[in-house]
Amino acid sequence: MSKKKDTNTEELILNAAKQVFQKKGMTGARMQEIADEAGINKAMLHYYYRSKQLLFEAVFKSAFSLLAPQLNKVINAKTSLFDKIESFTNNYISFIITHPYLPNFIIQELNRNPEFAKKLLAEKHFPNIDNFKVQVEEHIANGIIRPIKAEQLFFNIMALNIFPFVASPLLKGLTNVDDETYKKLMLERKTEVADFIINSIKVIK
Amino acid sequence: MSKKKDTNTEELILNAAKQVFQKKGMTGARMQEIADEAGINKAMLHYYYRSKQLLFEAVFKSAFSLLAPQLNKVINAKTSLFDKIESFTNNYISFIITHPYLPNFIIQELNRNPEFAKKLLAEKHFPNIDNFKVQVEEHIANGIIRPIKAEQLFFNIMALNIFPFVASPLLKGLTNVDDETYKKLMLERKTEVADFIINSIKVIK
DNA sequence: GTCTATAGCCAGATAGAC
DNA sequence: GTCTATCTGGCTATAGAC
Repeated sequence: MSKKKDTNTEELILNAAKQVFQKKGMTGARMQEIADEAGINKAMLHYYYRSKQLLFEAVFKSAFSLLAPQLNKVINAKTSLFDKIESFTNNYISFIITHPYLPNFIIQELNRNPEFAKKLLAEKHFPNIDNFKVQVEEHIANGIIRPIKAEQLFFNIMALNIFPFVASPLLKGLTNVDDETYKKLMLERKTEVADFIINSIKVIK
Repeated sequence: MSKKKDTNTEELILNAAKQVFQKKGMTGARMQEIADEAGINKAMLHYYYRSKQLLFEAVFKSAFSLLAPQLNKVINAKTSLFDKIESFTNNYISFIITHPYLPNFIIQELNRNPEFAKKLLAEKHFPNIDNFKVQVEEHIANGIIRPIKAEQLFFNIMALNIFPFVASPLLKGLTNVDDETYKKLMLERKTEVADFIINSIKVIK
């Protein structure tokens, strides 16, 4: 059989587009730069994806469907609350280290077009946090954790995990640490963040 | 004496530019839109600020010097650690509600140009976190808080305060809350966040 | 399917009248 | 200082050869 090309052109373009869009954003990206990154001609981008807008949407959806299952782990896993927090924190930080531009890209583009955000999050029939909410309330009722609104706890989990990757230039500057040290601190957060959260909410028997 | 114009043209332009740049970013903003927002002609922008780049820098520096003293409060206040966390959280969230686009703008543009970030944070002789570090270490030595790296605690404080404003479209979508409810949740965070942090680090006597 | 060449448009910047 | 008109370059998109 013929050796299947491991990168057909369409995929080649999409990967190049990811690189450029995620670094520069929709408005900052240039079709020429994507073509150069892919090592092909600019006309091909339009041949395969029709327009910059459609290529961007393909990239965004691809990025989002990579992130979604990660976030889903917090919301709808069947495990206990503490396990969930620990495994999410550990997994998510590993994940993000291999996709450093991703969370900032998603957040930025959702801010640029909040209507798009609403549409996307609705059509993806994204898991709502009802299950998580029930679980939190049970833990409170059983005296396992102190009273806290599920939404606030959810925001806190997201914030502690995601923010240091989104705001790395700011945090590096403020704490005056170099890239190498910063990376080490991020690795430490795999356990640090879960400890921080659990220490905050756990009731001492 | 003559009634001083409460808005001279230069200032008028700067304010319009803030609006547009903070919403659209450097690459998304259009000089025409800034002119329209200011109610004047496009040529005036160049007359006063020479180029889009220079106008942008004026806006960025203005925004940053508004944010800087806020952040400074965490780092170099003379108060006790717990007071510092409580007052920062309360003040910062009030501040950000009146400048909703500001943190995202700063973070986005620092990501777009990390070299600029380094330069800015250096030249502003920004307070380093040494004082904060000493304070945290003293609290640990005195058994007031559990062991934690000052950098990690600092990241956590920043994350919990800033992230929900930067990622509001995402968090609104995931938790399925409307704008009104979200705003209420943000107001609650004025005390919620400080409690969350202090609960996590405080040693129970 | 892939390329080169170019159309067509739009945005930043400037010239020059007032 | 403020305006209108215009230049210039760059970017998306397409036409058309191969």
